[in-house]
Amino acid sequence: MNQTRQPLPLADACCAPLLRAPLSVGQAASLAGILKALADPTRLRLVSMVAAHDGDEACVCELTDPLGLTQPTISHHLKVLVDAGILSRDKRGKWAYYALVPGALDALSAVLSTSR
Amino acid sequence: MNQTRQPLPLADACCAPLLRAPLSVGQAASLAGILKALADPTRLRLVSMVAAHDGDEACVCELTDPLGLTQPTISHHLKVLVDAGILSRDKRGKWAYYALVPGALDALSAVLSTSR
DNA sequence: TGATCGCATCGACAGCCATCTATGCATGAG
DNA sequence: CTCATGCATAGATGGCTGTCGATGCGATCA
Repeated sequence: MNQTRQPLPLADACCAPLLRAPLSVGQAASLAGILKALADPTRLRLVSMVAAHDGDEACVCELTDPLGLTQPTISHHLKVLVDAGILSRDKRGKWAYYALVPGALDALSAVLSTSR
Repeated sequence: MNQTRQPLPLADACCAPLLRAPLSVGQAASLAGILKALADPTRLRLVSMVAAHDGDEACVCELTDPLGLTQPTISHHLKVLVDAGILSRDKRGKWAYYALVPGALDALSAVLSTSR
């Protein structure tokens, strides 16, 4: 739905002094974009299922049944997570394998932490 | 708009093994609720402005002008953040002072971290 | 080549949400 | 008591979003 999204929204929001000084408009928008991608129960479960899966990756067919949603809906959520830079997509043969982008969640965690 | 919200949504989602095992439906819903409260540029800026303010608290009148939104809109966003357990409200005289709930963002940060 | 499978995209629709104006409700000043 | 101030709430509205069924498209298999 939003095709003109920046490839790595976290790049602008990363290391923002969330609790030191007021966020700029751009920083707030970037950070909100990533948080919005995660702020959905289905997408959170998708992330945790991918992360906990053997080999740290999973194809769509393995994610559809446990969530009780249709395949197009799962594909939609996965696309949102990929666009936000949280998951990566690797198509091999007929299957599309999704995996966590290393460091993506850690960067988000660091931004929200008050102790550093 | 949602009056029947749990007082501390993070209590259920906290310490959830986001990256170890698939999230339960309840854990995902709780965590998504907190993330949804933060996943808005205006609310992110509000949080950072409150945290960076002298005394770590601020009243509504000090937050309205810099954001360029009307006072009812700011009050609405602040209510969302209070309901999510991120900010606290303390009414003293005619003014309502908002402050960060200690540890709220740190708990969220810990859930998202992959290193522990 | 034709059939099947895995997945993405499209179009539609209902529900949610951010924002506004208008209004109510305390509190403090005079 | 009366009025002004600071804030919350109510109601309305336009836009966004999660979900679906239908369909398209490449890869594999017979």
